[in-house]
Parts: sequence; structure tokens; C-alpha cells
Amino acid sequence: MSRSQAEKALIHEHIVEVAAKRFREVGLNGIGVADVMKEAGRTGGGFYKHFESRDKLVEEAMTCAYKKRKESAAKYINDPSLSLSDFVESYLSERHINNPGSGCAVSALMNDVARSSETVRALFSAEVESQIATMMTLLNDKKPSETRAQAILAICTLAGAVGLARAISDEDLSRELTTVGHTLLKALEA
Amino acid sequence: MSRSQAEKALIHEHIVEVAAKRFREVGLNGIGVADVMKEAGRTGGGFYKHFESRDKLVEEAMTCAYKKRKESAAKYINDPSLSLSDFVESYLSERHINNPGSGCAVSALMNDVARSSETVRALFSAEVESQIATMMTLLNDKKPSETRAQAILAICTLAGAVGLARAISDEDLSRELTTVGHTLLKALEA
DNA sequence: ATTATCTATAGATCTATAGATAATGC
DNA sequence: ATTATCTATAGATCTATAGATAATGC
Repeated sequence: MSRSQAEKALIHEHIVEVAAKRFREVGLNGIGVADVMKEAGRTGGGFYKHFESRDKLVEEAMTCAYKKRKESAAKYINDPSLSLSDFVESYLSERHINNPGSGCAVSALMNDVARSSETVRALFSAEVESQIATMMTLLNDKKPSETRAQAILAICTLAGAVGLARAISDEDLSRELTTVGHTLLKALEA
Repeated sequence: MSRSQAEKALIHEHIVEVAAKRFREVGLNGIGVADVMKEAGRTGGGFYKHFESRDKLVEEAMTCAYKKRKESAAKYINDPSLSLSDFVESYLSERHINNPGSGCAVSALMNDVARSSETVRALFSAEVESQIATMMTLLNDKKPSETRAQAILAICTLAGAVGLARAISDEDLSRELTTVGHTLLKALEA
């Protein structure tokens, strides 16, 4: 019934990954610890040998979601054949809109985070700062003095568009919102 | 102990107003019906003589929040001394960021709505469509063919900025995000 | 008589803990 | 012996309902 410490670490990581996915799908209060454990293939009672509290799971899950997102954003910086417009297209894609569980936690959970602990909000702040840095790298700065302001415009627009597109039931309007990428790119070129 | 039907209607309206405020502050699942009743000066048990279910309260509260927001947006359209930049400044003001309970329900609850019923999402869709129309009126269209795209850019940017600014714990970064208004207005003028 | 509100509570769900079980690791 | 996991449950909270109470309105 018991496991080795190495196995426990893998199980711990798996629980965090399941939570990171489910929290983005149903919100930070949308699933209980017993169900997260169940979906990770464990029983609810074992939870508190892995986490001090539910809040700690939320913190680890957010950190996990941010880390995975950074890894996926890195390819747009490292691959010279990919540019800002590819990133924007991917961020506003139907695939991203329809799969919050594997997508950007910033657009999926900003409202939840606004009502969360200082710790969760601090992790979120660091992630937004990191996303601004990534965006600044993707903007090949014609006007260096405006690069940061442009990066902030891009992030607010993208996060807003995805958040709104997911909330809207009218599929045509939802799709229309994602065309904001073209308007944004035009505005950044000007 | 009982009240007249006229009084009941006033009480009903007051319960909806309390819910509209509290839902925007703590999320659609952040407060129970008993506490809403208590804050409206009633006891929890009377709730179901006013609403068929908790979901119905959410629907009425969202409708109420949208209606009040439309009234407040109307003055930017009707008063010729107020322009788009005044609206943007007000939307991104510290006052709006710090008071979600009396602010725009779209930026405060988009993530919650994305996980809600078809009815709630349909009400949200109509509100976004209405905000696009308002924004189009505020944009004195130099290029009419692009007015709608520009309105969508503005709404995504503003909703995103307010959502992010509320979630971020770093006050300097939060304030910096609200300067996106200048970048947006410049982009719309170009 | 009807009904708006109140008190009380059933039933479901959630966080966290206690104690039992069975494998690890010195 | 230690510990990772399991079963079971205490205590809190939430939606919804039942029955009592007291005012309205024909």
C-alpha cells in the first residue's frame, strides 16, 4: 500500500498537473481536493500527506501551469521561423479558446486570482511580468522607447479577447473577437 | 411579518442589487443565498419565495449589473463634452479597479461566466455586443470600415487590463497596466 | 383566505483529521 | 520503525424545503 519516496514525488507531480489542468477548466474553487486526487488515481484521504492545505495545492498548480506555458512560449523566441504574428495566431486560435486546461492560466484565471491570497496574486504578478518580457522580445523594436507599452497593450488585448471569447455563447461573436489579432498587429506595426 | 406585494417587489429588487454587487466582488460562487439575503436585511429561508433557484438570482443579478452599467455608459454618448478618452480614463481608473462591485461585470466576471449556464453566457454575449455598439459610437469613425474592429480591440484591451490589474499584487505593475489606455488611444488614432 | 417572511432542518458537498493497512528502507 | 496510502468521519457550509407566524387584501 505504501510507495517509495521516488514514487511519491512522481505521484505528487501528477496530482499538481491534474490540478493545474482542472483549475484552468473549472476555476480555483470549481473542484475539491478529493476529486483532484480521484482524477490522479488516488483516494481523497491521502491528500494532506502531499499538501499542507488546499491553498498549497493551488499555489503549486499555478506555478506548474506558468512553467509549462513558459516552455511553450519559449519556442516562439528560439525558433527564428516563428514570429509575433504566429504567437498571436496561436494564442487566439480555436484550439486555445476551447482548451483552457492546457492553455494560458492568465486569461483562464485572472478573475479567480483577483479574489485569491496574496501568495497566489504574487505568483500571478511574476507570470504577467514574465509574459511582458517575452512579448517585448517578440516585438522587434522599431521604437525601443515604446516596446514595453506595446507589449502591455498586446498582453491586455490577448488575455481579454480569450477571456471574453470563452464567456460568450454566440459562436459568431466569439470568433469575431479572435480577429482582434489582426487589428492588434496592425496597431503595433504603425 | 408579511408584506404587501409592492413592498415585496422593492425587496426583490434590493436583493438583486445586493447580489449584483457581491457577485462582482467575490465571483458567482463566492457567496451563498443566505448571506445575500442577510446583507439585504432578510433571512435565508425567504429566498425561494423570491427566486425559483440560485441560478435565477445569478441571471437577474447579471441583468441588473448590465443595465446599471449601460446607464452609466450612456452619459459618455449623450454628453458632447465627454469623449472616448474620458471613457477609457474612467474605465482604467483606480476607482474602477478598486471597486468591482459597482463596476463593469464583463471584466469582473468573464472567467466565471465562461463556466456558467447557457442562459448566463447568452446574457453576457448580449452585453458584449451592446458594449461594442457603445464603443463604435464613441469612435468618431475616420475609417468606417474599421470601426467595428477598432471597437473590439478597445473592449478586449480594456476588459483585459482591468481583469489583470485586479489580479496583480504588485501595485506598480498594476498601475502600469492601466497606462495601456494611452497606447490604445494612440493606436486607434493612427 | 392568501401570502411574505421567519425558524428549523434535511441532504449534499467540502476541508481536514484520525486511525488502520501494508509497503519501504535503515 | 517509518511512512505512503486507504477508509471513515467530524465539522463547516451550501441549496432547497417544510411548517409556523403574522400581515395583506378580497
